[in-house]
Amino acid sequence: MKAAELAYDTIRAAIIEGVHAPGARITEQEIVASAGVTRTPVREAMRRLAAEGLLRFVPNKGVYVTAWSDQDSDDIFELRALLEGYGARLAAKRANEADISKLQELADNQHGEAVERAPGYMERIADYNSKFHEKLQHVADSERLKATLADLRNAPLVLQTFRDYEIDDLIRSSLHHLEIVEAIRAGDSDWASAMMHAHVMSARTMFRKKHKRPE
Amino acid sequence: MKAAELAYDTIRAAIIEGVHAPGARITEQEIVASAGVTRTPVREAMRRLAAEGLLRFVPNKGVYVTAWSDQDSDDIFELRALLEGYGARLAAKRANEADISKLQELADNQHGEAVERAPGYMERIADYNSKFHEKLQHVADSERLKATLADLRNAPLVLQTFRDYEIDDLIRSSLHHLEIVEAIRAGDSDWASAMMHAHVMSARTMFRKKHKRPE
DNA sequence: TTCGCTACATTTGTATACAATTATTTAAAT
DNA sequence: ATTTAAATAATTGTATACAAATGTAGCGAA
Repeated sequence: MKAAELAYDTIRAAIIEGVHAPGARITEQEIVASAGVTRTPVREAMRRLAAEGLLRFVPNKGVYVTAWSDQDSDDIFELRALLEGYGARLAAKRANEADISKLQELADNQHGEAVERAPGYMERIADYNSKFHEKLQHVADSERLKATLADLRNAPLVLQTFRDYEIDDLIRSSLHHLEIVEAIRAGDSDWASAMMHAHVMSARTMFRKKHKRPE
Repeated sequence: MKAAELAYDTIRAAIIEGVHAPGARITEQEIVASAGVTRTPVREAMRRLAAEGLLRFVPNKGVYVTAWSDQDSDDIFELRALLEGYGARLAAKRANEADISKLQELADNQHGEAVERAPGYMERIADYNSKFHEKLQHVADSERLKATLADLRNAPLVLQTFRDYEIDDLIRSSLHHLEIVEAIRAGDSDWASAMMHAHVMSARTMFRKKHKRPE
């Protein structure tokens, strides 16, 4: 693998795992030591991560792990609701039979996992969930939308996890997916859009339950 | 100025001015020669520009100026309409008297310039226009929204110009701004949002008139 | 001619060395 | 003891040198 990619993965993983707390400074040397590459590729990786919003460059001082405020995470959910809703609208207009079958399959599987909860179900649910949203964006067929949403989902990656979801939340979430498929099958773009919007807003509340900072 | 910034400005300006055609390859050496810095800061600048979407890295091959398809630009306008509409909605909810006065002033000035067309009016209109949208985002008070919109406006910078607008379009555009201020003053967030949405969609059509590739 | 191969040149990717800036420590003076 | 200042260390920013990969030109064989 290229040294720059290795550095990128190393830093990213460290941030996600919480090795570097939000707001903390990361020196190039640390990464050089832990990734086993020199400073040049480390700096390139840091530039990329800064562009993605995970790091912040301060001239002549260093890079810091971005700290997210409650308002930031609220904003992100609002925007995702808006954009994913738009994506669902496009998908409802453009989906063909094969697309719908695939979405149905993903939603069915996710729902099944949420109900049965066989060992390791969390990972599988997270996987089905990602695939569902990705497939939807694929059907929506807007590269820009995909890129913009990627930025939004990428940003608070530290937090993006299903682990904290309650069982009821998981089931509800999978029911949303099933209903979105229904709306798309019906070709009802308003329904699809509204349902997706609600789906993301509901996720915001689940997120808040666990992550809100006490004041 | 820092060498990396100088390289950044140099490349960016060259792209905007059309020195490098979309899809064309840019070698690091060219920039080294034209900016008078070494390759290291040039590469950093290129990483930033790639993150902003103006350049594309191809491993072991080089960087290429991003080429925008018609669908890309359509998508960008759709997303901007959605997001700026949302921003206007927030602004209508959050604006205070001072905010409204400032917006009114900007819209008035822009309209005046569009009607009178004294020498150099194009630059001033472009300036008022930018300031209006920026102020609106400031009032909306969502950092994430601002950042996301910045990405979208930044992307097709090559094209972002008022030069090709017809006189009627310029006047209509300034009327939109005036109406948006009215909606905000009335505290009518639906009106503000819808008007802004229409404003951006109208801009899309003006853009199409000039930039659509013939098929 | 045309195809394919080798050798060379160009370019990207990485490492190291040096300069400039910022942080820290130490020591002296009040 | 506290504060200030100089010296020192650590870190970022830039330049240069080297390695790896890619593209190209030229040559020869079918």
